[in-house]
Amino acid sequence: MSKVPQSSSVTDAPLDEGQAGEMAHVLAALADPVRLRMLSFIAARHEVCSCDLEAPLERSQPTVSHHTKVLADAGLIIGEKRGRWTWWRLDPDRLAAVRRALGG
Amino acid sequence: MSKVPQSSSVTDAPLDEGQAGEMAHVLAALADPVRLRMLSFIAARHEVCSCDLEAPLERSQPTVSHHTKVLADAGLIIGEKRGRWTWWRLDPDRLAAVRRALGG
DNA sequence: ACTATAGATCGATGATTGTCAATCTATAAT
DNA sequence: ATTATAGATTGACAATCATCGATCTATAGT
Repeated sequence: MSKVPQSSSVTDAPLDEGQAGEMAHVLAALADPVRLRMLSFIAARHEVCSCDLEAPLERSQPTVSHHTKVLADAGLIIGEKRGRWTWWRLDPDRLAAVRRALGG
Repeated sequence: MSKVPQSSSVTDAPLDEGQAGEMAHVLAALADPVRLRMLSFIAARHEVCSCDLEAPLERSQPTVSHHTKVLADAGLIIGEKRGRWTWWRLDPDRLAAVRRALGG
């Protein structure tokens, strides 16, 4: 039998530092109210450009850009540049993976 | 029909600031490698006292106490004092609620 | 009473983080 | 070419946080 990379869950077994570090990284991206709302806005429609996020989030353009970067680095959203705009969409698989990592 | 308090998920609909704040609070408790390992240790056995966490986590007693408090304040673990020891156990419902809040 | 132990709390410190103004880059429109 | 716009980057600042030594509280054992 070949070894399959086993993504571990918190309730499964004691986590080692590597697993805990990776999980903490994604969870940290989620652990901010502005980013959670941002994520929910992006999930609501199928694509959202950065410029449409400033008003509902009541944050400046650099702050919005900062938060999209954090979510994208965590793999939770995917950005595509088209013309002057960057369009963001959710990566549902990534969110599902986080859910799984939280046991269940 | 009576209104049932609807705990919202990120992928459901745009979150308001209140919902996002609550979710961020619990997620922040999870977004730390030491606390994630702590949680996995507690989940592994059914009850763990604080003193048994210092060695595997390689952290001082005050640091361990700090982290147990953060997890307890977030409702993820429940502590019970018996004699000189505080025994910690997982609250599985709370963790399930977080999973649900992450869409699903 | 005295000693030892579990753990909470306080205070300090270094690191990380959310925020914005200013600037820079790139694309589109005239 | 010039102008306007989307958004990334930089730098600065205040706030939050993880960590630990020292101290305090409470319980158990002798």
